[in-house]
Amino acid sequence: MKDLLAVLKIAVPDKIFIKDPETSDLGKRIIENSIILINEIGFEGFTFKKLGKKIGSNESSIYRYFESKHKLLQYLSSWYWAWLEYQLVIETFSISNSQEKLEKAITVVTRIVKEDSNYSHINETILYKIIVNESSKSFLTKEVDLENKEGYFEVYKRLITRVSEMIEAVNNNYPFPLSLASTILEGGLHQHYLKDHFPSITNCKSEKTPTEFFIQLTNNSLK
Amino acid sequence: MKDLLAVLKIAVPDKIFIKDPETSDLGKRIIENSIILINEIGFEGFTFKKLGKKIGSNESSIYRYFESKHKLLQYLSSWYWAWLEYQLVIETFSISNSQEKLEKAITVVTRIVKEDSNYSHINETILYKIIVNESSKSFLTKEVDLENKEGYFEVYKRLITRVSEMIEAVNNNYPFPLSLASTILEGGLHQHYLKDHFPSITNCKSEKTPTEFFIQLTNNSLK
DNA sequence: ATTTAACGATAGTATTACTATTATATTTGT
DNA sequence: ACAAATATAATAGTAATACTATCGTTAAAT
Repeated sequence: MKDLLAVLKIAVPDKIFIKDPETSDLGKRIIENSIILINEIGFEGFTFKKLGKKIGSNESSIYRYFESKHKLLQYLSSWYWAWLEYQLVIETFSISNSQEKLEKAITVVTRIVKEDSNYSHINETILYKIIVNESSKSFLTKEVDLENKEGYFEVYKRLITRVSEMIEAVNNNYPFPLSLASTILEGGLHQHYLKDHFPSITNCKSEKTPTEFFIQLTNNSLK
Repeated sequence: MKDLLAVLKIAVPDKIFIKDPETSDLGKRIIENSIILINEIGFEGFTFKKLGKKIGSNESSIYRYFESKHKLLQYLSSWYWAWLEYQLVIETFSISNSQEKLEKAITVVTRIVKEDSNYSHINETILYKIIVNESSKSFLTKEVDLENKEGYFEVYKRLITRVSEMIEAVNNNYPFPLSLASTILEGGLHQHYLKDHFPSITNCKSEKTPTEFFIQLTNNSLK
């Protein structure tokens, strides 16, 4: 089932980039290595100049693909959410029991990504770390509303809508399916962040996962 | 009861600043106007040069108070959390019923700040907006662990611990009091952000508040 | 009256976040 | 096979950012 990705392409809204990085070797190297570099030095420290040096290419060449490093982060985020949506769909597809289906969905969106699927130049395990640490910055800007209108966040919104629909399938009288879905998604990332950096304000650790926490929270709210 | 703040001072960890802005007129103008300016142009667009111009002072003078704009944001965040902790304490102090107390606590930490208490140069209503839009950036950096060791986030952690204790008072068998408390706090901010910028992925609007959502979520989880 | 602290003004630096131009290499269409 | 189009590299340049350092003036404290 996973091999579907050999035939499908993760679709990122095309207004995010100037030139589709999937269409050239340089483009792929930009994506592959930006993930590695952002993870190493953080988004604030990351520059196109440093990336150029890392991939033995020129700063100006990277600008042909992305207008700014902010757009590149949005590309990476969208790519990740699309990839996660794909995981969500294939892993829940065959489950007919709606309760079970929802639990699987929560598992998929709140778990750690620890294995790289190896189907492309993108290392999902490292990308996942970037999502935990940096993805909020892709929408917490003065340009959100404009960028939202341009469709930059479509993938993210569709993913949340999907989870929300699974919540409704379990209990269609529940008044906050969208809020619960968005809380599970962002909250999942946040709990993982706390586990790594602020262990004194979370109960999550390696054995007691955010997944457990959010499944319990959801089940109690829907019954 | 609110007048306590005339006598008490909001305490921000002193490693965050070089010189305490509360100790001078210039310092107070820095704080007062940085809040206004960050709200206007966003944290990314904000610079000490622009702030200097706004307050009719010199860039280099601002550097005598804060090492960087990042530290200034951490100061504002800590100040806000301390102020919120104060609100939390006074508004829940006299409630003896633990269930009722917790609901009040959730109300305090997830509601909009729409009135400025006017006791100081700090406009809490505008500061609250900055917290919604920018506060995540104060800890989502490569320096978190170092800064955490230095005590920069003590106020934030104490606030969450307090809410967590109120959760435990209602049900001390609940396995995730800290995670629930941190989810309520960050989730509250996030739902307000969604309401303003991504209404299609939240059920919250002006009449149907994040407070309602989180109270329901909590009650269902603890019973 | 003198030391000390605070502030403003000016200057300077390395880096960032780009844009523009040109030359060269590679791919593609005919 | 050749011309045309496209992609990339190299270089240069710019305005702004994020600071640091120095110095003179003013105001406050001893």
